[in-house]
Amino acid sequence: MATAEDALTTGQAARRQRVLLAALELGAAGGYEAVQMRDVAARAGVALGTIYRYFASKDALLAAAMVEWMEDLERRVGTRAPRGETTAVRVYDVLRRGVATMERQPKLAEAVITALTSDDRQAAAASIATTDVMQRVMLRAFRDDADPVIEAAIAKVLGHVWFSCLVAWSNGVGDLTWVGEELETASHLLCDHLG
Amino acid sequence: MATAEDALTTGQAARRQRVLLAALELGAAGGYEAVQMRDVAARAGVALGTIYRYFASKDALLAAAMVEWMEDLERRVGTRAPRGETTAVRVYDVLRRGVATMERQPKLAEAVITALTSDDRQAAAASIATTDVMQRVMLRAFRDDADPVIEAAIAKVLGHVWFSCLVAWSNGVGDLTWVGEELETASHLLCDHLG
DNA sequence: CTCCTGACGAGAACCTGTTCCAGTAGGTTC
DNA sequence: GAACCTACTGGAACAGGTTCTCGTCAGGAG
Repeated sequence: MATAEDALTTGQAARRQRVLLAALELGAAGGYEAVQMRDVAARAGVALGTIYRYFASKDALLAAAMVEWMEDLERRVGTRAPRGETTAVRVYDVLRRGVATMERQPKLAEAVITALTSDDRQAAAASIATTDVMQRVMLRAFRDDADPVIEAAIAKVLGHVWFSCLVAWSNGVGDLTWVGEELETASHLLCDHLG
Repeated sequence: MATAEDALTTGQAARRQRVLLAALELGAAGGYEAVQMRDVAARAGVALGTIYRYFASKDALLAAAMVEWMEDLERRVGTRAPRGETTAVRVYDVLRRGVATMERQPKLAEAVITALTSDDRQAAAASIATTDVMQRVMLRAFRDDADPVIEAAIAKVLGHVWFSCLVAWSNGVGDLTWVGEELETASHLLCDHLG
């Protein structure tokens, strides 16, 4: 990935970025189905076929957008330490911030989450990347003296709950408040005994 | 749903069942992409348009198949009580049996799980139905004297892990052994303190 | 028996993601 | 400057899910 990106000329990098931006704008405005490849091409000012030179599919395109978004989140969380007395509360604080990010752009969230659940290879890689980001972010909420193996396991389980809830929500099951409640319950179940 | 089903004539019920069976056969043979609506129609001996009289979409059709499958699983688990000394082991025993069901028909599993993650309304309902089944099945593995509120919360969290892992697997992340390991870790994290 | 209604069969048509092709522009090599 | 390579454009073509049209037939109402 990095080597391929290095090989892009300035013009190519700009073109790729325009495509990504166009997809984000259309997704933010109308969700997954509003991101139509012909529209993306027109808005980015490139030919339809050119998109497929940079992204293997519509899902890969949106998944790439998701990864950028998650990395933004990680940077923002990095600037403000998780708050709370107990580990459970701090972990939940981090997760809630993730949900709040989605809440600000619900249509876009629906679009990228839909893309993540496609069986595209690039999308699967993006799915792993987003999970990794969430786990790294969560680890910042644990106490320093806890067992790192247990911590990692808990973070993994919470990552599953996070993913499952968002997929359910993006498919019309429950709302973001429900997602928050599920995450809060799970945080307490898994972290309360850590103190 | 029930009232609509009651109104079906004998011939209609048979026609609906033939469609469902055709979808299951094609899915078992070649997975999601092999379930093509024109082929389903031909194999079921009905017109293409007729399928859409019974199912709102391809995803709704496969999701309906998933629900039938899960109910089968529930019946089978009902005939053999979960085994194991501790709650964690018994819960994991139940989950492993669910994974084993998928393992026997991996292509079909991939097909129905893909359908569950679509944003179709009927598919969302089916997604809730399958989650409900898993939770009912898991509750049989708990001790009678535990707090039912805690039990339900644990079952809900494990349901999320179950769903998240299967979606990841059907999209090419990890294999079913990995799914089993994730579920085992989660079972212990959540149930060990129950004894 | 005749008429009517509603479901079905057959197939065309439509939509959107994806692929393919011919032509072109911009940089590279000789 | 001429040949050449590569990426890009514009647009046609293809694939599969979904919708639509129309003719037909079965079963109930009068």
